[in-house]
Formats: sequence, structure tokens, C-alpha cells
Amino acid sequence: MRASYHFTMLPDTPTRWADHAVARLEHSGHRWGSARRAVVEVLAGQSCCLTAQQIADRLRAQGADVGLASVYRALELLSSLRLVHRLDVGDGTARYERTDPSGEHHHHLVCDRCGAVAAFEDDGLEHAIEALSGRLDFEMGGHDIVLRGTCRGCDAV
Amino acid sequence: MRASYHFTMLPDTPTRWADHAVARLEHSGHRWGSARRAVVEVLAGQSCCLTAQQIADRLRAQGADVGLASVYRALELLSSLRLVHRLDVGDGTARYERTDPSGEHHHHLVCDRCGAVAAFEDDGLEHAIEALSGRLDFEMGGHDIVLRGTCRGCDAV
DNA sequence: GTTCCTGCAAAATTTTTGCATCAGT
DNA sequence: ACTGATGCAAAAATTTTGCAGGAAC
Repeated sequence: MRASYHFTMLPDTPTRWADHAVARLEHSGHRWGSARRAVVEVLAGQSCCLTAQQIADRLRAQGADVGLASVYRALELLSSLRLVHRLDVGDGTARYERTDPSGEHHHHLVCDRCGAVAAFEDDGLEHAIEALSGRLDFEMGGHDIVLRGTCRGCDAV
Repeated sequence: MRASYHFTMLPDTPTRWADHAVARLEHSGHRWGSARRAVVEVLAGQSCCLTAQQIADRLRAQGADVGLASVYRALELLSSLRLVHRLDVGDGTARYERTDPSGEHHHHLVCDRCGAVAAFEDDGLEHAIEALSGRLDFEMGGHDIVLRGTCRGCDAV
């Protein structure tokens, strides 16, 4: 099998996730309304987190006038269906990103000076959490890790 | 050396931290006002995190009428001096806890159902983060880990 | 006595809710 | 058509800021 064939047949993650989201919404008795569709489309095209306001701004820029309240309601629903993950990086505003159906996920670096948020993955960390989960008296459903510090750009100044 | 001797000579963590905080405030040219003193006293007696409102409530219960704004201002200052650590567990309200001068720290378990927050420590996790910090292009200053799931009490229901 | 701190009240921000209208099935 | 979704506006919750009076040094 050639790589190109592989890429042709398997939809990329954004599409796969969006399809998964539609299926899950319909299966759980929810309608495929315009605000939900718009929010799903934005999140599908973005692997890392966005605030509700950023999502609304992108939609407005595209000409889709979706009320901020509807963005919040869509995010709340998607979150309850575990299609999106809500996360706090410490600036007091919630951020949202799609959850990959495969369980693959990343964590975040936050610059204390400029507030930039970047993603990283680390197997060592995942293994440590896996090992830890066995010895806690707690049914673990997920985990969030935020590394705080100074990003390359700010450190240079 | 007997254990009792050890305990007699070394102040316990709350006192040690409070002294450290006073020294640091004075050294950095800040005054030891009533609101700051009150907030430091509450945090000294609490190893895990509290919200600003919880701190104000405890003060009110003790008869110390400290304005919520002053609690926030004290927390902001203590935070900038790295005497307290601000943390978000995902419910949209910030929590604050003292930072041990030794660098010893813990992380948090949050119950999705009842919102309870508990602390845990894990060396494996700390080692994984230590190992990771070397390979990131990022000057790491700290890290927050939140494990989400169902606590013992809620799981039993 | 000067400067910083505090408390109150007002403002700013973020998120949630009520309600009339509209759209999906 | 029925039911649930959307948008707007209002409300709620959290955090920040302005300012006058008071406390620390």
C-alpha cells in the first residue's frame, strides 16, 4: 500500500472528528443545528485550544453570525458528550479543543509573560500517569497538565 | 536525635511559611497590613487550595472583616512574589495555596460529579516532568497537574 | 508626614439563563 | 406540526479598578 493511497482512503483527523461528532450528536437525539455545525467546523480545523470568544470571532469573520451564548451552549453539549475537552490554562478563561476519538491527546505549555499556549506530547508523562492511576483511590477519567514558564520568544528579550 | 526533639526545634510548615512570607514581603518593600496578614494566616493554616471567596468567608467567620477586593489584591501580590500558587481545576474559579519554600508540592484530583478537590503527590510524575523539561524549548518555571474522575464517595452511589 | 494599604462601590469580564422565534426532523 | 435549537438581552458570577479615608513606617 502506497502512502498516497492511505491518505486518500483515510479521512484526516479533522474530518474524522467532525463525522464522529455528527454521528454522536444524532445518536444521542440532538439536532444538527446551524450553531452546532459552525462550532464543530471551527474545532475540526483546529487541533489546539480556543476560547469561546475566539471561536465566535472566527465565525463572525467567516460571515456566520452565531451568538456567543450559542457557542457556549454548543461547547457545553459537545463537552458533555466528550467530543470536546474544556481546559483552563490559568488566565481565567476556559479553552476548548476537540478530543481525538483514538484517545490521543496532548498537554500545554503556557508562557507566563506573553500568555502564549503551545501543545506538547510526552509518553513518559503518560506512562507515569498510567502507573499512578492504579494506586489512587479514584476512578480516573482524564488528566490535564499545564507547564508554566517562559517561551523561546520571551526568553530572548 | 529523638523525633520529638526534631519536632520541637523545627517550626511546622504553616509557621515556617508565614515567617517566610512576612520576611519576603518586608524585603520587597511591602507593608504588613491587616488584610495581607489575615490572608497569610488563613493560607498558612491550609495546605491545599482555597478560592478567594472561601478565604473571605473564613475571615468573616473569625470576625476579621476583610473586603473581597483586598483578598484578591493580597493573593495577587503573594502570587507575584511566588509565595502562593494560583491554580484552576476547571470550574472557572481560581484557587490559591501556599507554596512551600522547599519546593515540595502536590497536585490535584477533582471529582467530576461533586467537585471535590483532593491533593496527591507522586515522584514518578515529578521525574517524568523533570526528564521532559530537558527536551522542550521552553524555560520551565512550574507545572500543574489535574486528574479528573470520580471520587470514592460518588463512585459508590 | 508621607506613602502605601484597605474597603467600598462601580466596572469589566466571562459565563449562564429566559424567552420569543426559528429550524430540523 | 412538534420539539428542540438559536439569538438576543438580561442576569449571574468572578475578578479588577477608582477613589477616599486610614494605617504602616
